[in-house]
Amino acid sequence: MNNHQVADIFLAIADLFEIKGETVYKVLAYRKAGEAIHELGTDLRDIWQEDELKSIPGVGTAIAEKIDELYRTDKLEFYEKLTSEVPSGLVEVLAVGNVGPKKAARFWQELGITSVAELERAARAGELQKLSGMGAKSEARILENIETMRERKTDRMLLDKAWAISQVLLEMLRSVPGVLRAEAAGSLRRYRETVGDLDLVLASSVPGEAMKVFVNFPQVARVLGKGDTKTSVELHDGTRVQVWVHPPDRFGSAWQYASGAQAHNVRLRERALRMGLSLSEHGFKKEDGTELICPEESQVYEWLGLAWIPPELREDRGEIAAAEAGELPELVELVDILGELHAHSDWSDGAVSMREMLVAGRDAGLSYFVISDHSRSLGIANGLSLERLEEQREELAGLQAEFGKTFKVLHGAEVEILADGSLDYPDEVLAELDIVIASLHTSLRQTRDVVTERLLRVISNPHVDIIGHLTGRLIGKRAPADLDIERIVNVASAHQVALEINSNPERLDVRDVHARMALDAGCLLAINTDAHHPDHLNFRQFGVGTARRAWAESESIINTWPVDRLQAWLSDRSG
DNA sequence: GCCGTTTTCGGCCCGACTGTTTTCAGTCG
Repeated sequence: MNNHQVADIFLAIADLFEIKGETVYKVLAYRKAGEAIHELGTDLRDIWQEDELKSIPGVGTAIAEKIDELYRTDKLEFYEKLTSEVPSGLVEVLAVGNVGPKKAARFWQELGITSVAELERAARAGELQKLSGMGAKSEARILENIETMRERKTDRMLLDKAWAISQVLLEMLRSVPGVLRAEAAGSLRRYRETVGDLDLVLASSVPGEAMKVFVNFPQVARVLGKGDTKTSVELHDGTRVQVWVHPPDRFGSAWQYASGAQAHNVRLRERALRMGLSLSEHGFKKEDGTELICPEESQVYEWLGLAWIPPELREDRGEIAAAEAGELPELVELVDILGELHAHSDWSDGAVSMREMLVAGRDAGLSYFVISDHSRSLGIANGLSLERLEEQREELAGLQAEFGKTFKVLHGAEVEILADGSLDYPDEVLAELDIVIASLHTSLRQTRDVVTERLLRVISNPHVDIIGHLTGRLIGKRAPADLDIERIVNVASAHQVALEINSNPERLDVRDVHARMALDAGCLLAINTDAHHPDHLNFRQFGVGTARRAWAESESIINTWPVDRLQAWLSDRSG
């Protein structure tokens, strides 16, 4: 049983409790514990074995005992008893939009509905609107929501898609009369690896006007809700967008609110209450009713006695305590990245020549660039034989002469980690390369012990400088390899091998919580794009966002170092 | 059920929007 399976049980308990009418705080407690377990970077089973379950925020005595029972017996009596009282199919019913615990309970008790299929049948038969407090509109809306739930393939989109759509919408919104500012908020602004709805915040002197224009954008397929300050719509591609509009002098608190995460905001509001203030998107209210309004976001934090917290940290992972103590990290920024350490050319599976990649890198403002094509065994990617690798080195030397001293060209390779943990080029060939990235592409489904040992063996090879996209996951497509991350980061730290944050939005590997574990263990990181096309160099912002979510400072990121320092580090470690 | 620079008991964020209501409950973020 993995983290997510355990987490889902607690989330289901929360839902069923809510339908049953349990105290809301109990419901919240189970939900919070479930979410915390979902977000965990370490294997819950390891934490259980070390008897540290209660160190997880939101897990106390009662829930720790339940986790213990799950691992010992593979079942949970409490949960089985609960599902005998409240049908577990109602969890799915609760996932239908506009159906909450109260309605789900009534549908079940008054109409015997225990699944979405039954709900749909009842709605089509017009049975829902017969219930008191329900009408034809509510019934139609529920039916509509069941259909969209079915059509939506995945509920969350990748960061690059979210980014692209929001940039277009923001640009359009900024040209609406009266709109002074338009910014992205929500999980996109926090650079979460996937985004559900897009959240946009506007400052406007004439809010109603902005909303009217927005709902008539050609991208908008239907309006889900429309009010004075908040409008939500669905675009033709199914993307949901929420827009908030506030007057300019309240923009700061509105942007802060819409940026989340919810848990972060709840913490801030609790803190405000302790200071005799009530915080909402409109600003602060004192006990006597007078207001403190915040045109700038930093003022929200200022009134709370905190340094401004960068959005990527706002996950309730200790950032408020750090802000209070003045110990927030100096997060790495996009402009700190001086070089690209992982990029492909048409020598293997890249789209363009080495020269074109180098030109793109130079034009992107980088001062050094590694061409790292695939090694020989990855036939599907046209991996380089030893002979071709040698030819490539010669051509690259010529290119270096062309680009001159201000742009350093380095010869690397993305070397396959073979199924037995050996590498795809012999040590003497690795020694000739400027930089070696070792990556897994095959045999990802080996058992945890096998694949972990395989990586540990590679990490202890002195020629290996970077481990590329550690887990091999493809978000929404391919599960990560089952690895003992804690062991790997400790060994990588001991050998001073850097872990890559692969910036490709489909990978973002290592992910934020693992990158943070690595930094805590003293590991170095590299933020690479793994570009197969010049356009992919723009992925860097997503890698930087991920690093920031891991609380990374530039000192720990080897490609923020000037090339001399990087080369000194490379020769030190292989010498 | 969890948690603690007000507390080991008594709290637990705040507001917008909708539909069905005659003043509000339910849902959502």
